[in-house]
Order: sequence, then structure tokens, then C-alpha cells
Amino acid sequence: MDDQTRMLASMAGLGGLSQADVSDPDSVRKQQSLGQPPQDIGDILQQIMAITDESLDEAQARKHALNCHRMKPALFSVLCEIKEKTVLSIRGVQEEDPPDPQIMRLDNMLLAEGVSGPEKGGGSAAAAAAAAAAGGSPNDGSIEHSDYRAKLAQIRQIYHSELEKYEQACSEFTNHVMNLLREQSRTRPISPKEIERMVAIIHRKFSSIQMQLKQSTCEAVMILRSRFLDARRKRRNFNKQATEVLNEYFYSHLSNPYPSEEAKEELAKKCAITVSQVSNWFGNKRIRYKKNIGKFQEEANLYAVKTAVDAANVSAQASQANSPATPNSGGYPAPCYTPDGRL
DNA sequence: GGCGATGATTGCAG
DNA sequence: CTGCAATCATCGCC
Repeated sequence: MDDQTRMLASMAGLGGLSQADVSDPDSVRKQQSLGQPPQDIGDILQQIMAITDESLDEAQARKHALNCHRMKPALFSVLCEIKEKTVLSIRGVQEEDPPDPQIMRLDNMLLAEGVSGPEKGGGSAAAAAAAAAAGGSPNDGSIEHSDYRAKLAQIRQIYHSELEKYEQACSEFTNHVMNLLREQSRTRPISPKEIERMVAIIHRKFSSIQMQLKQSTCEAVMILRSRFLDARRKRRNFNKQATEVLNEYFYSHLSNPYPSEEAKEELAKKCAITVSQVSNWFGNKRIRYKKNIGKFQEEANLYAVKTAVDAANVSAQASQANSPATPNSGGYPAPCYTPDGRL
């Protein structure tokens, strides 16, 4: 016990004590017994600060001297002994870290979105499923789809390159620390278990950084999805032919512009849009027509003429003049040719 | 960029 | 559920 104390005391003042002092522990004891500290703390600090002014060679020489010190093996064994005792208490603190549920959630989502999974298939499958769920129109679906995939691939690429960078940095840092610890284990006792623990700590730190990366990647994917799959955002005007077909039907049924389910299906097929899009169109058209008949007058006349011509063609073929196809009783007011555009 | 047109959504009534 | 009315969000022209 007394020997150990003496040795530790010498160790503590090693930097500041001369070789003679160290080799004579009694001198330290004498100092202590007189109520004086082994060495003034200011001196020690000065010594430490002085190290930064030393050249690397000097430091190396000092280190070498320390390693070759004749007291070194003895001190080392004492430190090992003390370490052995303290490690026992540390061991209890060690916790087995279970897989973080948040990381698992993020991983699952990235996998489902095809960001972290295999290169092909996953992403497009997810996009296809999402597009199907959104009920995208068949005509522009492929364009949207490829655009979505391109963006997703971009996110995927950034994610993987960042992940690789983090992993590389992690392993580099781990190696560096391990080398440092191995180097230090020559002068102080460091068990493999401790190195392992340090590596685990480093990995935990890096995995928390990775989690941030995963989190922001998930956010990016969510934003992408909402941008591309929100039907309102991906609105495309119907093509000219589709609008013409719909308008033709609307103005030729102005008295009752409510297509039956069959008529809607027929129109949907003709226009290459969905039935609900046909319903939307008619809903919008009715309300907008009613709100401002004047504005639609020209259009209405155009289609009235068109249907009349069509009807005339049909009747000419039948060698019979029929009435126009526009019945007009009890429905929306039909347009007329007033110069001020009012009815 | 402003602005009207237009397809989609939402909330409500019947 | 359907239709209406208001509103949103984007398109496309100037």
C-alpha cells in the first residue's frame, strides 16, 4: 500500500521531477510529510505548456526516455492492478444497446421507397403502387412516373454516396483511435475490452449521424411523393380533342347537361380520361357556364353550328332535314347572338 | 410575373 | 351518392 502510494506520487510528478527525484521516492515522502505538495501545480502546468513548444523530436525523445525508464515496468504493473479493480465497476455500467426503433422505422421506410434496397425494382414498384393508389390518369402517368423515378434515383444516389462517406469516415476514425490506443497501451494499461468499448462508442456516434441522414432522406422522399402524387399538383389540361368531345356533348345537351353513367363512360373512353374526370369536367362546366353564360356564348355558338352541320350531314345522307340536336326546354339557357354578349 | 383558364378537391345539401 | 358552390393549385398565354 505504501509502496503503491509512493509510486503513484512519483508518477504524478513525473514530468516535473528529475530522474534523481524519481529514483528517490523518499524525497517525495519527505516533501509530503512536511505538508507540501509533491510539486507546485503551476510548475506542472508550465511543463505541460512547454511541451507544445518542444519540437517533435524532443517529444519523441522524452517519450522514449519514459518508456525506457527503469521504474516503468513497476509502475505499469501497479497501474494494471488498479485498472483491474476499476474495470470491474465499469463492467456493470456496460449496456447492450438494442436496435433503435426509430432507426428501424427509417430503415423500413427507405427500403419500402426503394432508396436503400436493391438498385432496380423496389423504387419503380413503390412508385407504381403509389401512382396506382393516387388513381393517376393513364395518358400522363408514364411521364409523371419517369420523372418521379428520376428524382427518386437522384435522392438514392445522394443518400448512398453520403452513407459511404460516413462509413468511410467512421472506419478511418475508428482505425485512428485504435492505433492511438494501441500506441498508448505501451505506457498505460488498456484492455482489448476497453478498445472494443471505445469502438462501440464511436460507432454509436456515427450511427446517430447516419440517422440524421436517413431522416432527411425520408423527408425528401415524402416531399417528392406529395409533389408528384398529389393529384392537384399534377394537373394537366385535357388535350384539344378531349375538350372538343366534352364540349360537343355539353352544348348539344344544354337543356340537360347531365350525362348518364353510360354516357360518362363513353365520353371517358373517347377522351382517354377517367369517368370521375368526366364528372369533374361537367360539374365545372355547368357551374361556370351558369355563372357567366355571356362568356361562353361564342363557344356555345361554335358548337351549336358544329352539331348543326353534323346533323345536316346526317340528314343529308338520310335525304331528310331534321331539327337540330339541341333540345332546349327546362335546361340551361341556350346562347343567342346578342352583340353585348348578354341574354 | 400577372392573370385568366382549368382540372381537382372540399364542404354542404338533398 | 350526386350535384352545387367555393376554393385551391397549376397551366399557359401575354
